[in-house]
Amino acid sequence: MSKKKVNVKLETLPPRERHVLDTVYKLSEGSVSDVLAAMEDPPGYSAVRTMLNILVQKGFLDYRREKTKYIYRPVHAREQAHRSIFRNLLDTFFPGKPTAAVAALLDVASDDLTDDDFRDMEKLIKNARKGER
Amino acid sequence: MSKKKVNVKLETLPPRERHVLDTVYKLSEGSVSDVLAAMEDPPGYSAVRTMLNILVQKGFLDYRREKTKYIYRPVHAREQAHRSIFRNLLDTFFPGKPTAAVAALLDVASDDLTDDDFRDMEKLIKNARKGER
DNA sequence: TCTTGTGTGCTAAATATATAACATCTGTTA
DNA sequence: TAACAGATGTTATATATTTAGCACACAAGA
Repeated sequence: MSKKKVNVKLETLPPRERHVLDTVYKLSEGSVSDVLAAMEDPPGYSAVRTMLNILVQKGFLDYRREKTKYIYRPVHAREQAHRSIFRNLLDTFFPGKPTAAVAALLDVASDDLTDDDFRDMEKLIKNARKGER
Repeated sequence: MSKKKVNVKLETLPPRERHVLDTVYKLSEGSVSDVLAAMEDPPGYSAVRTMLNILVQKGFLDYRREKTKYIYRPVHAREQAHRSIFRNLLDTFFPGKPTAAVAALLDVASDDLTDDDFRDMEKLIKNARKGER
C-alpha cells in the first residue's frame, strides 16, 4: 500500500488551493472565516474549510485550536517558500539570465521604492558579491 | 447568457496547464510533440494537445499552421508575463518590502552569478534610481 | 440549564481537469 | 496514385477539484 503521491509543489497547486494558501500567507495566520473574509472573489465557507484541510494534509499549513476554532498558519517561513518560487521563476522565464529577473523585479516594484530601498539593494549586491569570490 | 468566466490568472492555472505553458515559454515556441518532448514527467499526447488548446482559448497562446502541424507560442512577450507574476509575488510574500524580494532572489540565484552579473545589477539599480527622482 | 451563535466532522454531489481512443485529413515517397 | 507516417477533430470517460448541506460539539449569556 504505497502512500498515494500527493502534489507538494507550491507552483502546481490547484487554483483554489493556491489562492487560499496565498491568503494565509498574507494574513500570517487566521481562522476559516478570517481567510474567507480576506479573499477576493471568495468561494463558500465549506470550500475554504476543505482547502485549508487539504493544505494541512499536504504539509503547507499547520493549525492550533483556539477556544472553539482552528487557526491556520504556514508551516514554512516565507524565506523557504520563496526559494521554490524563485527557482521556478528563474528556470522558466529567465534561464541563464538571473540579472534579467532583477531587472523585471525592479521594473514592477520601482514605483514603491524609496531612496533607502535603493541604498539597501546596493548593499545587498555588494555583500552577495563578497560572499561569492 | 453570460460568457462563462474563465480562469485567466497566470498564477492560478491548473497544474498541468501551468506546466505546459511554462514549457512553451522555455521553448519559445513548438508543436505538440516538441512540448511533450520537453516536459519532464510528461502526460500523454492527448493531454498536451488539450492543454495547448485551452491555453489558446484562455489567451495565453497563439498558433500558426506550418505544413501539417500547429506551432504554438506565447501571446505575450515575457516582459508582460513577468509583470503579473512579480506583482503577485510581491503582494503575497513581500507586502511593502520590495527589497526583501531582491534579497531572496539574490539568495536563490547567487550560485549562478558572475562578476559581470553583479556589475550589471549595480548598473540596473543606479538607473532605476535615476529614473525615480 | 436552555438557547443561540459559531465552529467542526462528515458525506454527497457538482464542476473542472486530465486522459484515452478513434476517425479523418495531409503531406511524402515508393 | 496507393500506402504510410504523423498530425488534427471529436467525443467519451476517468480522475481531481471544488462546493453544499446536514448533524453534532461547545462556549457564552439569559
